Amino acid sequence: MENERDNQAPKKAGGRRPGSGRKLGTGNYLEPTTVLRVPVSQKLVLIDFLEAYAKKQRAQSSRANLDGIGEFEQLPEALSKLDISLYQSKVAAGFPSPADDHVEKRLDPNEYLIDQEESTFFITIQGESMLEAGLLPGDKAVVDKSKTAEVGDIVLAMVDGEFTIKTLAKQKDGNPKLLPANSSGKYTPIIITGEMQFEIFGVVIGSFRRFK
Amino acid sequence: MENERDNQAPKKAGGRRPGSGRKLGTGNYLEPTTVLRVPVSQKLVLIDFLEAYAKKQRAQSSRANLDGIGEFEQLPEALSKLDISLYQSKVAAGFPSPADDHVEKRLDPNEYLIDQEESTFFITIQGESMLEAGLLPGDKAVVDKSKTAEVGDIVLAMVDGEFTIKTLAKQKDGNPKLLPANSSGKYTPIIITGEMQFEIFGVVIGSFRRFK
DNA sequence: ACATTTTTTATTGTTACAATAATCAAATGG
DNA sequence: CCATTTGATTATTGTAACAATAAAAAATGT
Repeated sequence: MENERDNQAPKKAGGRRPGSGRKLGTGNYLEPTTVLRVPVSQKLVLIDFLEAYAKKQRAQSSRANLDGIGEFEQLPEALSKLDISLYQSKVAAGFPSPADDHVEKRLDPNEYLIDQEESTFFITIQGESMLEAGLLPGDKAVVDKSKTAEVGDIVLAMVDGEFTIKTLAKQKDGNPKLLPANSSGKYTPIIITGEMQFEIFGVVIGSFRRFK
Repeated sequence: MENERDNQAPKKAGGRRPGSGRKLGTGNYLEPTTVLRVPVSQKLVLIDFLEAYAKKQRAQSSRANLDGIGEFEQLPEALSKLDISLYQSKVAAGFPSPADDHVEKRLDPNEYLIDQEESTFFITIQGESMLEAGLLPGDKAVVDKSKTAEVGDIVLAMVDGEFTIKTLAKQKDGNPKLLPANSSGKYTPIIITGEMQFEIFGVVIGSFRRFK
């Protein structure tokens, strides 16, 4: 091994490599790390937060490196399946980033709100008649035409040519009535009689809104 | 070493003490800990969180004030696309039949509710403190961590280790306060003082729920 | 009986380490 | 001469280990 020059050149690459080696700031966070002692119950919470933080850092840096470069990224599939991980935490123990027990479910608002896409549509709430059911003006009500309405359901009904959203109830005589959810007295129940045109168009199975 | 009785008693206290020693769960968090590697820039943030967590654990009994928070739900990956008819006519007053030539928009709840996936997660509302803002128990609040909170926004904040959802307001002295949206008097504003640990984690930009 | 000392064990911040990953230089091969 | 492979080198990263401290109970002293 000592006389490396007596015969043919070595078959293997060798020698010093000054200046080589992994570069600083090439880790997950693009910055140095340190260790921290944490309660075990919060470890996964914190890991989740750190993952989100790392993702954000990397996204920012890649955006910064983007200038001048054309994109060549390719979207996987046009209509991708919704796959939102949902981390459930029990109580208020948690972090900005979720995941307490790391009991992991997947929640997709679309899936959560919609059972059958083909029979579902949305309606923007206008009045305050269902205020106490949590339907405020501007809310989008999710209406499913395929659902069978039962007493107590919030339904989209047409009464004498007018659409309304109310809670379905029954009169003593068996005819339906439509109840507002507003105790102010400004809205009165709609009593359906035989002469009235009445049709239930669908059941309000959910709602959503934007605050900001 | 077995015959501890053979000669004179030792001058110093000695001998085995079975059952002695510090008890388990007597640390800051009342639970075991582990080490975690974190980016240095987040160390103080995490320490702040851990202090609040420890404080909360130690004061385990007192406040059941965490009304407003249920579980965290996060949505990391790709969101599904959806296009469903939105009838934006008025519901309470004369609504065109869905079979009509209705004005119709295509609306995707996911797109409507979420601006930035990577900074958004969901929380299940628990108390009734935000009832009059239309947030009922069981509703999913859409929280965006990347939004800057302004006075009047509904925010997810941590106060002394407890998460809460309230409306952000300001005191005369400039310090923040958190207002419930419930006039019943059961919920009182949270006045933030200098000694309190306070952090805003995100802005509630929307909500959604299922009725059925 | 009460206070003090001793022993024991958990906590806790930090350091150390080993396995991995990233990166460049040299070697190799066409 | 250029592209690819190999090897060396250094950062990253999860975990183990350590030492100093804290807490709790037994043993001892007064």
